[in-house]
Amino acid sequence: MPGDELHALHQQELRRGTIVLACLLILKRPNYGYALLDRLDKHGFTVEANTLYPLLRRLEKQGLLTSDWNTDESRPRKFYRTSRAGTALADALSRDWDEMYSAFQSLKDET
Amino acid sequence: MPGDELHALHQQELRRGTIVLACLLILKRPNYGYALLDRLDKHGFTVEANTLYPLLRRLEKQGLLTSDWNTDESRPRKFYRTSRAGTALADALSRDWDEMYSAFQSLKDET
DNA sequence: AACGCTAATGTGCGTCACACACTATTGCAA
DNA sequence: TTGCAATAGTGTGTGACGCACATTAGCGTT
Repeated sequence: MPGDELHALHQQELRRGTIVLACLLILKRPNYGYALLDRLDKHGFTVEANTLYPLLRRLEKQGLLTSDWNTDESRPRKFYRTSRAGTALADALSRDWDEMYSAFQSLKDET
Repeated sequence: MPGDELHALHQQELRRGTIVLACLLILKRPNYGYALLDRLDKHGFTVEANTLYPLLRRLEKQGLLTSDWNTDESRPRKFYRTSRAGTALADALSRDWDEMYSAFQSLKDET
């Protein structure tokens, strides 16, 4: 397997789970899927649409997001918002992330 | 699903891939699996043995690690060491990690 | 000498997130 | 009125990880 493919593979594994946390953080302000794609991309979390939509439905099923169809405007859009449980989880995961960050620091310092 | 289970689930996803990077960094100095478990644990990367061993063999098959059986001492141990390709990948993944870190910073600053 | 404990490595199965390829509908602009 | 972009969804495969289990060998205790 060429080196670039290998990197892509492991990079994907490394980013795993971060999209969930990013969504929970961003969706403290309600937004709909397609616009969320842009927001994520702007912050460096590039995701495919076909990855994001199932993810949003998963999070809703887990009670971390709530959703409402906005039918006021011409084009109907499904707005998601981080629930209270979602906010709690986002806080917990942020702490976990920070711990991993220190863990890597302690590894690099050890060279 | 209770909140604790949910947290455990997402936490696992978030940590995914970090073990690989941690191993590549630690194994710049050769070491064997069982001792590596300790080193990882001390740095905050707690892993099950039955997770680590297949991982090491995967990384070896991908050419990121090399291995030698040490039969000098009474108990035979398989020593792993990060290869040149492994070092290169570790550097690349470290950069990826730092980018994700900044990405999260820019998210939190935006509240 | 028999027993059990720990060191040390390994395997098989299930689960879950994510990528990839695809479908479906609707509003707006050329 | 044709066509593109916005918006949402599905189905299938793959790969990492956890869990439970298996295996061998040296060490200490009784």
